[in-house]
Amino acid sequence: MSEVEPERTEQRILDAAEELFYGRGIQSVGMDAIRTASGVPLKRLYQTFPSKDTLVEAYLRRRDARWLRDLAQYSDTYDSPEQRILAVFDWLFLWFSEQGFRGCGFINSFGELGATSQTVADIAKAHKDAFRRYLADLVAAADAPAWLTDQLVLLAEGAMTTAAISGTPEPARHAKDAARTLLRAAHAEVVTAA
Amino acid sequence: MSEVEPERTEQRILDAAEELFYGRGIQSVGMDAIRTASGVPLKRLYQTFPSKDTLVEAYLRRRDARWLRDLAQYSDTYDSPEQRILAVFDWLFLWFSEQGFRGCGFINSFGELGATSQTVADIAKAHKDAFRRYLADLVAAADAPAWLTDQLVLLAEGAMTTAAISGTPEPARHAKDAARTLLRAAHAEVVTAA
DNA sequence: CATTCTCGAAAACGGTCGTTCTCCTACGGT
DNA sequence: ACCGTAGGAGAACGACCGTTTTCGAGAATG
Repeated sequence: MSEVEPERTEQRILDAAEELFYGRGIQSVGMDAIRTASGVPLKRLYQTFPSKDTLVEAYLRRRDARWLRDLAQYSDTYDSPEQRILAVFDWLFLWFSEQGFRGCGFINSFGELGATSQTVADIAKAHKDAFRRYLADLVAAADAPAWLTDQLVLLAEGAMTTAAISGTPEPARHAKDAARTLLRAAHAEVVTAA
Repeated sequence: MSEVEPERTEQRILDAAEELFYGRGIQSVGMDAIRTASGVPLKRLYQTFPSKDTLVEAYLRRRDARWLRDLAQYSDTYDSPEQRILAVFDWLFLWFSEQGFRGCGFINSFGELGATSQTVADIAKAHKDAFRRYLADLVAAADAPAWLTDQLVLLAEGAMTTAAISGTPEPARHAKDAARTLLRAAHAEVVTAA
C-alpha cells in the first residue's frame, strides 16, 4: 500500500532537479543523475513525473513561485514604496552572493530551450511579466510615472546576467545606485509637470 | 589537389554553425545539421574543426569580434561621446529588431554550457569585458565618472534579455531613456563636485 | 505456510549524437 | 588506357539519454 510519502517524494525529486537543472543546465542533466541525487528510484520518478519535460516544467513553476515570494517577503518589510523599490536590489545582492549562484534560471532555460520548447519560453515570459508587475505596483505606490518600471526592470535583469558572468554580486550595488538616480529623476519630473 | 577554397569552406561552416547554434542553442544542434546546412561533408568538417567543441569556440570568437566591430562602426559615426553613448542603444534597437533575434549569444551559451565548459564561460566573460571596456572609453571621453559605465552596462544587458524574452525591441528605447537620465545625473555630479 | 502483490535495482530498448571508417566515384599523370 | 589518389556520401561505431521492462526480495493477505 502506498505510504504517507507521495508528497515527500515529489519534493525530493524537485529539490534534486532544481539543484541539478539550475546548476548545470537542463540538457546537461540526465534523468539518471536526478535519480541518484534524489534517491528516488526511476520507476517512482516516472510515476510522479511522466516525462522529463513535465519535470522541467514543474521545476520552473516551483522556482518561479518561490523566487517572487522570497523577493516580496524581503522587500515588503520596508515601509515606504521608495524603500521597497531599493530593497529589491538589496535582495538581489543577497541572491547573487549565494554559493552556486549562476544567473537567472529563467533566462538560462530560455536561452537553452526557448527556441525548442514553447512551454519553456512561455514560462520564462510569464516569470518576467510577474516580476515586472511586482515592480510596477511599487512604482505606482511611489507615485512615480509608469515608465520608471521599465527602467528598473532593465537594471535588475542586467544585474542578474552581469553578476552571473562576472562572478561577483557587485552589479546589484551598481543597479541600486542607478535605481536611486532614476527614482529621483522620475519624482522630479512629476513635480515639474505639476 | 586542394582547391582554392580552404577558407571558403571554413566560412561556410561557421555561417551555418552560427545560424544554428544561435538560433536553436548549442546542444540542440548536431554536427549532422551543420553538415546539411553548410553543404560541407562530414569528413571535411572534421578536417577543418577537429571537434564540436572547437567549432563552438570558433563560432563564439567570430561572433564576439563581429558584434563589437559592428557596434563600434555604428556608434563611432557620431561626433560627441555623449551621442556615441546613446547611439549604442539605437544600435541595440536595430539588433533587437532583426528577424531571428534571440538574445545575446554569449549570455545564452553561458547559461547553457558555462557550468560545464570553462572555455565557454571564459569566452562569455571576455566578451562582456570587451563590451564594458568599449563603454568605459566612451564614458571617459565624455568626462563622466567611471561608475556610469557600470550603470550603462546593466541597462544594455537588461535590454538584451528583456527584448529576447518579451519578443519586442522596445527595451532598447527604455534603456536609452534611462541612459540619458543617468548621463545627465553623472554630469551634474561632476559639476557639483567642482 | 502458500500466494499474491509491491516496489526498488538494474538491465534493456530505441533513438540520437559525436566521431570515424568504408566504399565508390572521378580525375590526373604517364 | 591504366593506375593511384583525393574526396564525397553515408554507413558504422561506441557512448549516452529518455523511457520501459524485467526480476527478485520482501511484506501483506488468506
